[in-house]
Amino acid sequence: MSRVEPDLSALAFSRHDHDRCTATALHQAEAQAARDGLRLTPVRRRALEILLEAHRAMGAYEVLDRLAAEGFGRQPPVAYRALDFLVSHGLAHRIQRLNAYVACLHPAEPHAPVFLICRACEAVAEAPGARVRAALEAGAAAVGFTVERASVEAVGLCPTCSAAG
Amino acid sequence: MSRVEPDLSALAFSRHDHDRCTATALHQAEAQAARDGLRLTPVRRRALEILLEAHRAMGAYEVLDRLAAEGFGRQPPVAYRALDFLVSHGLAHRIQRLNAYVACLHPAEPHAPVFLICRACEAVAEAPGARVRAALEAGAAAVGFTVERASVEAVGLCPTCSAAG
DNA sequence: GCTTGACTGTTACGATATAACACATGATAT
DNA sequence: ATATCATGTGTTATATCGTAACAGTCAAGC
Repeated sequence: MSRVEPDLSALAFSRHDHDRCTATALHQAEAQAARDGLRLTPVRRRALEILLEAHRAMGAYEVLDRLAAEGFGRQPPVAYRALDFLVSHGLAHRIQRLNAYVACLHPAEPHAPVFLICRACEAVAEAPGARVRAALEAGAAAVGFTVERASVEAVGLCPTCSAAG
Repeated sequence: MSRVEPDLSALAFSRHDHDRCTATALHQAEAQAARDGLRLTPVRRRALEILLEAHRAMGAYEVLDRLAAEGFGRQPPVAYRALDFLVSHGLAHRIQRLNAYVACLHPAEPHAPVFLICRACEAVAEAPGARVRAALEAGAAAVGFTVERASVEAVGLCPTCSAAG
């Protein structure tokens, strides 16, 4: 059994080299684009960078403001299209609960995202979801339902905020 | 170990006596209201009935239209407040993915809802979620995260639509 | 009867998202 | 080389979803 789902789960909750994880994710995105013939155009790339730098979930309009400030279009579709592109290619994820988007920190790995959302500091971490998925699919299969996509989102307290009281 | 989570999961996907399951759920809601001192007022009760009769996820504005047609207020807060009441007391659930609400068919049972959403017929079923929750909490605990609330929503094909091709 | 608190209704607005169309650009076919 | 086409970017306009703030109602308890 290969290590398909490395434990990067606590990343958003722990101290780490921000610039480095951003650079790595961007590098992986570029590699994937080159490999799959995706067009990581300026807006799309910049949108991904914005999400990576923020390192948290951002609303579409928030991303749009940043893009507009840098000379890109200032109308909603500009942001929504870039974000949709990123999401549809696994470079970012949509957090349903927050109507927001987060960059994926390990797009190269196949993974079934499970999100842990801290209600205090708003950090969003991606936890290993293989087991949750397995349980979900088993339950669905039992009633004849075929799962195509799933979103698993938990709201609670991250270690830091939990310790802070 | 008592049977805390009976298999009502396939209910929305299978033929059954609609009127009867609606009446049962409504009866349970009333019992709960009486027991806990909740005020199941006319708007709230009617909103619940509307969701029960529809037996699918409905948007707040859709519920509002029905309420307004029956003489209740026609402004958004009317529907949102009734729905918030139902959700906060476990009589209905919010489906994040659809920005919509479904009546809970077994409010009396303690349960951790897992939703199966058919992309073809839009039916929404509540599946047993105990195992999924256990896996989710275990994964979260491993990184020091405390889960308070979670939403698990799967999009796919229900048995009927799956069979239909 | 008066106060109080919960509920319902309103107006007004904010936040999120998409449809539809114009234009640019680069690849492909002629 | 140029016509065609697909893809992407930008726009305007509008749809959809959700909430803040305040006025009126009404029943419970003093």
